Amino acid sequence: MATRNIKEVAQLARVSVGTVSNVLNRPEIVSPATRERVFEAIKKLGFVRNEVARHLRAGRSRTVGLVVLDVANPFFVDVAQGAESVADEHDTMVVLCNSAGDPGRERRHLDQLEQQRVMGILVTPVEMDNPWLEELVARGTPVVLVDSPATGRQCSVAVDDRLGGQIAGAHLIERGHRRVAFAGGPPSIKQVADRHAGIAGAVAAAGGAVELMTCTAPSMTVAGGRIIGERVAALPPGERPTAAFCANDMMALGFLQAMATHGLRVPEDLAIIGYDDIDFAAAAAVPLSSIRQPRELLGRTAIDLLLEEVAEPEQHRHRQVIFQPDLVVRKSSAMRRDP
Amino acid sequence: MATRNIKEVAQLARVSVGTVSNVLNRPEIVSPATRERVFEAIKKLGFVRNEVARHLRAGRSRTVGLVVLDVANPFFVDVAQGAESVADEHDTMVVLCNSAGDPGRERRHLDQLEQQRVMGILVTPVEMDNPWLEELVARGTPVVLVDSPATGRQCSVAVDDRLGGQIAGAHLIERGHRRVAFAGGPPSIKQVADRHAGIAGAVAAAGGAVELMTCTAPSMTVAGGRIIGERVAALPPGERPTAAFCANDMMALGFLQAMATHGLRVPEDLAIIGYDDIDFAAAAAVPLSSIRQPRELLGRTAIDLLLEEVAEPEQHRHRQVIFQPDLVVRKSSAMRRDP
DNA sequence: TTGAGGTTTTGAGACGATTCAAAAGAATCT
DNA sequence: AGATTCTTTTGAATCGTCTCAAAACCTCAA
Repeated sequence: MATRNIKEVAQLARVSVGTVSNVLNRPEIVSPATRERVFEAIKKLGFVRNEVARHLRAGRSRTVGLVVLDVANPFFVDVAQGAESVADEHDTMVVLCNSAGDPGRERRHLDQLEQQRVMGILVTPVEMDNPWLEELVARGTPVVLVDSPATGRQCSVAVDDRLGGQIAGAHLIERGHRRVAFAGGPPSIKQVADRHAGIAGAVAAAGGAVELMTCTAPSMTVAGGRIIGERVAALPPGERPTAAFCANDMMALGFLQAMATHGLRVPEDLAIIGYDDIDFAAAAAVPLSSIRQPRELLGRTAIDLLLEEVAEPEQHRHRQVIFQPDLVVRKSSAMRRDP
Repeated sequence: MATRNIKEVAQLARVSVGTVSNVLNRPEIVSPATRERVFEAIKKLGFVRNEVARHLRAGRSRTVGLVVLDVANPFFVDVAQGAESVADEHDTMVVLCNSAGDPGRERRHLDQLEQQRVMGILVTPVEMDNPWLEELVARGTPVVLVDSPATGRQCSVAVDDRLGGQIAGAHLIERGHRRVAFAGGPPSIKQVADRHAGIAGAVAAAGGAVELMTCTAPSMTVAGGRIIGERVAALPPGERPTAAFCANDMMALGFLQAMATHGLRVPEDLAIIGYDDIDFAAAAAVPLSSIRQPRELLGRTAIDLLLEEVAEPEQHRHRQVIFQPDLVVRKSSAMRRDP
């Protein structure tokens, strides 16, 4: 592994290391002849800048960490792509980490990123009020919470999940459903809690006419949705909800699969609405209604806030940006039901 | 940003920096009393190891780069998860980069990773015979090609795409199809070329009885599949293929959507088979037949090879691992057709 | 020829952690 | 007490790059 360094380049070009560094960083202050000589030496040796040493010297890196709840969920991939597109413009690298909903993994990733002295971290926290995050921030790593409102000690971007849940609930009730299921993940996850609170609010607003059944799976995945779907399908028709609001589209897809394996028709026997409006929702066996979030925009805004904080740490004021969700009605909940 | 360093810890604990380093790396050689004192100082100061400095000193990092063709394609996410699970066990970090099929982006990512002096790179190359990769390897960064066979200058893991194409073709022909379309991406992509060669072989083996129509989209995405689907749907029924083999499941989903918008039934009017067998394939509007690849295994094997090379660079012999694809038949191609 | 003013180039410190030969300290034995 | 061995601790050197004050070099004018 013959990695050349600046010194070897300097030797070959018969200049000092300082000059090589100048050629690399401020070529305009170096005389053309010298510059040329240095470039030649670089090419001949196959010299590649050592970003690690630069970073050590500079004290800060051009890398941002993004820790998401589930890389297998296209929602987060889209958020990541949004973040990356902005990062690209600021020649900054985004490293994507997957906590997979596990606080242990999340913490290991955060530790690792802090040790790498990344410029900042965007994170979709597994749990609310994570003291680790507070300490991380206190020690000096800027953090932006994604898809989760902050406490004021950092910036955040989020979508109003409560409103989203409410819209979903109102939609189902409006279509005539009177027994509705909520299929969620661990209630310790903020998104789950809020979306549940939203639909609960809509149900309450209906004044006792509507019944809400809350189901919880260990993870917000296709498998999790399938498990809940099985449970719901097993109920006698008279007790079974006529509609389900799933905490995300992955779960909705699993739920839909469970309906299919039990011979229940969607939306005739049971309507489904998901959350996130990932691209696959529209392509599902029964096209899924969903609550749409501005996915890329979340990522873009998050990194914007981070870059802003990094650029001017002094006069930076933490902000909480909140977007509004939209209802997208497709076949899975399109039918009107006579109670 | 008050980041503490080892010196401050040493001062507070009244020991030398060497001792602090020992406490961190070989605690057993430090006397319990001193060790305790140092730990206390670390906690009190909120000291966090600077991985950048460690790395500079050590000369090698504990990070592996993974450059994939398309993060939005769950196939690559699964490959990444496979790689990460192995990396985790070797406390190594995987940074995921997306070339999005763009050679420029790919090169920028490779440059960046080389500058970071990563331990090695796993890459699904955009183009075959990339001279950049050769140089990268020559300069000393170990590279493992993923989903693309190597020339011998590096390791590789791949699935026999030609065989996969052949299996898909044979399956469609066996079901009675005589006019078959191939929906692919840029033929410069190895996977596309091989899968096409595979089905072309199957068609040739049928001895002139079967006709193959080859369509190419600019990208192997849902949108790409949709475009080709539109084109196919627009053909008069007599000329229209009765089956399509899509170069991956994303394209197959797009193709399927196009059929739906044109009122063509799948599989009655047109059968579809995809490639990769991503989880969403089974959940599609019409469950998709597909050629399954061992996704996680690809990732796991790739990083195994890399770690092996890094551990023993001297006696390492490059290897090309090739897996076999499987046919998974679902509704989208299940029907038998009378020619 | 000397000096002023401008342009290039130089090279000695950082940056933070690790290593390792050598020094210091403790413990054991004669 | 002195010699010997074993255990701890020390601190200077190192990794590769950047910065910046100082040195070196030019050009032009007096």
